[in-house]
Amino acid sequence: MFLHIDCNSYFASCEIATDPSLEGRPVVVANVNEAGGGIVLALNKEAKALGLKRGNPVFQVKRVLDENHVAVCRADHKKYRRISQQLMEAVRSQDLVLNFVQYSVDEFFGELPVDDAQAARHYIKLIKEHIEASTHIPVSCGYAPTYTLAKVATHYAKLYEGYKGICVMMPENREVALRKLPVNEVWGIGRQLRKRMMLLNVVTAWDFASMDPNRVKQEFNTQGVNTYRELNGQPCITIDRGGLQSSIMQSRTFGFMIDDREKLAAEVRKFASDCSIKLRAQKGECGSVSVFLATNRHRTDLAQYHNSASLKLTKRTSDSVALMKAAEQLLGQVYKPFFQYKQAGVVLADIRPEEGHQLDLFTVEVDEKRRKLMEVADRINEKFGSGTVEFK
DNA sequence: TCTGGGGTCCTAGGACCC
DNA sequence: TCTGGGGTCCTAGGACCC
Repeated sequence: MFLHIDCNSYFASCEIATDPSLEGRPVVVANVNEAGGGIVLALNKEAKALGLKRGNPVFQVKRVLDENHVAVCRADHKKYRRISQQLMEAVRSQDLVLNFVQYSVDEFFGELPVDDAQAARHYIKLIKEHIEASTHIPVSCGYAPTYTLAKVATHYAKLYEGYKGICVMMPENREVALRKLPVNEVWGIGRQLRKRMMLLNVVTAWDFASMDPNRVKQEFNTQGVNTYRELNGQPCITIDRGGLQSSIMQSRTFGFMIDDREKLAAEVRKFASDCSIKLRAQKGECGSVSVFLATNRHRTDLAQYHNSASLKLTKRTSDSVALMKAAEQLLGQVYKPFFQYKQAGVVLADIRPEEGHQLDLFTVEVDEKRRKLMEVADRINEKFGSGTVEFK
């Protein structure tokens, strides 16, 4: 049996946890850029009650926000990562959950050493209370025979007030739970699969779970088949968060439009620099760099263009300056004058753990000096705030 | 005026090899 | 006219997630 822990309205809960004066008020969290644009990323239940939705562009709902004195918080992703770290530690310190892993900034999976519902409910209640006492973040918990079913259970934990945030789904409750669940609410079934399901007359999660297995293999790919098996109580999804990330990205939608190559180059260099800081923080080196550019797709009156280019490095690195140079060179490949650019980004990929290079003496010495330089810069930025030392 | 920013995994198809 | 049969590796792009 697997435990799933999901934080409620996570970003909004983090803002309330760090500023108690927000308690009881409608709160939304939005990514706001310098032009005041942005979209709603998270809302507490008071904000949801006003009809606001995740994904609403802020400018479109400005009136509702103003008239109801909604607190609009600017997203602070560093804070959210820090709090999720605290939550992890809180759970680990309690020593009740086995194989505890983080799935996303606000979701976790684990196992409990019990198989009867009563005991499970008891332990989960302890865990939930401990999390809420130590982080002030409310959570919902699901317990079921697979990860996918545990997420279904969490869905019901949130749906029914009476469950008080905890839903234990034993194998005998599975059918009832899946019969009431629209198939597109299942983890792994998105818009495209939903369309396919409709053609097959599959409406509920139970319709899917009770399909003929051979038919499922014909109709769906590996991931679809895995979801089908998980819904039938056969665990086959693993969450491998042991190693390094396989890619690191930094991108931005500008509040304005840029057509000037030099301004874009400055942005792209900054992205590359920020990516390399993240890369060194996880003691990795990357083997490829990509840069992408796009115009504003919402402006149908303007000429559209988007493109990307990537470069395979001859030697893996995490050196800010080398990666900034590579990114700038790639920008030269994708940049076309006269377009109004709205978005740009840098992706580092092919990431491996850093290791000593077996090269000639001279190169080793230069590498070592560079490595120390990066290390010092990272330490200074950690101590005095990011951006204290920058590479240009 | 203003429309996010990250990630993962899988597949199809091309290049290349024998 | 007709034009092997396998492999492997790589990459771009799709689909999905939060």
